[in-house]
Amino acid sequence: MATIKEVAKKANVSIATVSRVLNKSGKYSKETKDRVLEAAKSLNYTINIGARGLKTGKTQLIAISIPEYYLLQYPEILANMIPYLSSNGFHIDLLINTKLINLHKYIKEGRYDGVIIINPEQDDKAIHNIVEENIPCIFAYKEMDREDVNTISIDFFQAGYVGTKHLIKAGHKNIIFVGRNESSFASKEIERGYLFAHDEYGIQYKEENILRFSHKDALDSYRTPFEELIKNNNPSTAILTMDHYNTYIILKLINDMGLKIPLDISVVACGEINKLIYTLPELTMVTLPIEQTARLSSEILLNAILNNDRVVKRVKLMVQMMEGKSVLKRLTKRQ
Amino acid sequence: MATIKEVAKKANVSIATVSRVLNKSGKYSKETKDRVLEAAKSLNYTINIGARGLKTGKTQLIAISIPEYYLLQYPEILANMIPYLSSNGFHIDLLINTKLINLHKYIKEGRYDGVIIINPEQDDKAIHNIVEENIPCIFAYKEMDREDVNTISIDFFQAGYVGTKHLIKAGHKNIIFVGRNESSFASKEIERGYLFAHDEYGIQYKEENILRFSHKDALDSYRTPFEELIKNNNPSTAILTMDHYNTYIILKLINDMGLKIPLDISVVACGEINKLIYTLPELTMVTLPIEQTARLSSEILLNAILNNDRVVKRVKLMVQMMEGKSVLKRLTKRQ
DNA sequence: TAAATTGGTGTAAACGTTTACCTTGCCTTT
DNA sequence: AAAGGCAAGGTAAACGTTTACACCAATTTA
Repeated sequence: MATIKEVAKKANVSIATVSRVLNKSGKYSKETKDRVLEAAKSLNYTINIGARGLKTGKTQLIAISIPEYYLLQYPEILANMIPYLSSNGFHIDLLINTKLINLHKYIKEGRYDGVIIINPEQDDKAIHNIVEENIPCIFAYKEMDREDVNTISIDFFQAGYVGTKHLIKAGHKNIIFVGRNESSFASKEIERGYLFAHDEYGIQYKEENILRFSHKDALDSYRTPFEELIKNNNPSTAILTMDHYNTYIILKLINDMGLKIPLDISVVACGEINKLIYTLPELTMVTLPIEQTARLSSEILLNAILNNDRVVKRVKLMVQMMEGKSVLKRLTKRQ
Repeated sequence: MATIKEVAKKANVSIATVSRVLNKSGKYSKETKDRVLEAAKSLNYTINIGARGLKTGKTQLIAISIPEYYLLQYPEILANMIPYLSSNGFHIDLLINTKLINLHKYIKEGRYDGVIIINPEQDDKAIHNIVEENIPCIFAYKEMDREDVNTISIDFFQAGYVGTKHLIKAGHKNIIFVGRNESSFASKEIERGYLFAHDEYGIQYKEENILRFSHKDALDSYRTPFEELIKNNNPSTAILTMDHYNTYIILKLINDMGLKIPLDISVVACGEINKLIYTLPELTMVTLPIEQTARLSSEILLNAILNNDRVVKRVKLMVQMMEGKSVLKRLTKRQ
C-alpha cells in the first residue's frame, strides 16, 4: 500500500503538499498538482481511511440499527436509505438486533458520524446516554418519550383505528384483533386504535377477541385459540391483523378451516405488511409509510451531519388505507 | 472523550500498561490491573477504534455487497449473516448496488478485514483487482469463472431443470418460462435448465414460450405478451416463474384473466421466492438455499480472517423442491 | 521605495493507539 | 555468592494522515 509519504517522495514535494492537492485544500500550483496526481496514480495510491479518521474525527460511517423481527420491511427501509447515504459518500454499519447499550459503546468508540435507530427498544438509560454523546441521531418508527430527539414516527394508533373503523362501517361488530404479545409499540398502538374505534361506534369490545402471539410462534400455536374463537356460538365475522407474518398465518388457518374470504370472514391487514403479499381476493390493508420514514430519516440525518443543523425535528407520518376485496359489506338491520 | 493517556495518568502508570491491561496482553500485577480498570471506568473511557485500526491494520469491519433488485432476499441473507458476524466482534458495511470497481477502492482504502460479495456483476477487471488485494473474500450466489476465489454458488440450472421436469412429468408440454432480460445469471441458468429438461424428454421447446422482463417492468408491461401467449390457438398449460416479483405479477394476471390454478393453468415458482408468499392454492416452488448460502459465506470468511486460512473453498449448493398444489397432473394419451 | 499582501511550499506536531525493546528488582539456581 | 531468569512496567517509535505555522519570493499597495 502506497502512502502519502511515498507519493511525496516520487513527486518531489512534501507530504503536506500532497495532502493539499489530494484534498483540494490550500494553495498549490498547476504543475505541482499534475506532478502529485501522476505520482499518486502511478503508485496506485489510495488514502488510508482510518488514519484520516483519526486526524479529522470523521469516519464517514453511519450506523443503522434495526431489530431482527422486522424482517420483511428490510428491503423497503434499506433500499430507501442506503443508496441515498452512499451517494453522499457515507458508508453504513448495519446493526441487527443490537442492544442500545452496545450501540452506545460503539458511538463512544468514535465509529460513527451519525446514527439511525429504527424501532428502538425501551431503554431510557441507554437512550439518555446516546443522546448525551451529542452526535447526529434519529429515532425512527416509534414515538419517543423524550422531546429533545429527532423522531420520525408512524401513526400506528391511526392504523388500528382506520382499519377497525372500516370493518365496523361495513357492518362488523365482532372483530378479532391478532396482535403481538411482546412489548411491541406497533401492536399496542394498533390495539389502542382498535379499541378507540369500538368506543366511537358504541360497540362493546370483548377481551377474548384479542389474540396475542410472539413473532416467534409457529402456525400451530395460533391454531387452537383462533379456531375456538371462530367456532364459538357468537362467531366473529372479521379479523384485524397487524404484521406480515401473522397475516400470513391467519390466511392459512382460514383456508384450513374451509372458510372463504370475504364471504365467511372479512380481513383487514394493518401494519407491517410487505406489499408484495399475494392473496386472492386482494387484501384490504392499512399500509405504513416505510419508504417515507426511510427517506426522511436519512435526509434529516445527513442535514444534521453536513450542515451541523441541531434543531430537533419531530415528524409523525400517516398511514394509508388500500382497499382490496377482503371485506364483506354486511347489511345491518336498522335498530 | 477520555484517552488512554488520561487513564494512564489517573492510574499512575504508563500508557503501555493501560493498553496491556485493556487488551489482556503482556504481564501486569493484579493491583495495577484493578487501578487501571477503575481509572478507565471512572473516566468513562472507550477505545478509539480508528486509532487502533491505524496501528494494527485491522478494522473489524466486513463489507457485504448486494444488488438492489435482490430485495426480497435481504431478510434471509442479512439475518443469517450479520448476527453471526456481530457476535464475533465484527461490524458490517452494507453496500447496496455498489459497483465492484468502487468496492475495490474501498478495499484499498483499508476499510475492511474481509468482504462478501453477493451476486457480483460481471466485471473481470474489477474482480481481478479485488482478488489481487489478497484480503479474505467470498463470492456468493453465482458461479465464478475464476477458480482461485472462494465461491458459494447456487445451482440455478438444477432449479430450472427440476421445476420444468416436474411440469413435464405431470403431462405438460407447452410450458411458458418467465425470466429476466438483463444479464441475470440466475435467469439464464434457470432457462438453461428449462431447455435441458425439454431436451431430455424429447419435447421441442418453442422460443415464443420464453418471456423476458426487466425487474423494473410494471404489471402492464407483462400483460399483453402474456395474454397473447395464453390465448393463442395452442394454449400453454403451465408456467415456470423465477423470482418473487414476476411470480406475483403472473399470479395477478392469471387471476385477471379469470383462469384458475391449477385447473386451467399450472404454476411452478422457481428461484428467488420469499417463502412467506401466500397463495391459494399453495404454490409448488423450487426454493434456493439462501440461509445456507449466508451462513456458509460468513463462516468461511470468518475462518479466513481469524485463522488466516487461505485454502480456496468452492461450494455449490442444491435447491429444494417444495410441492404445493399449483400443478395439475394431466392424463396424457399414450403415444 | 518601503511595507503589506499573497502564492506556493515545507516543517513538524498531533490524532490515540500498539508493541519492540529496555530497565529494574526479586527469586532461583548451582 | 554469582549468574540467570522472570515478572512488572516504562520509553519511545510507529501507523498515515491533516493542519497550524513558518518561510520565501513575487507582486501589489501606498
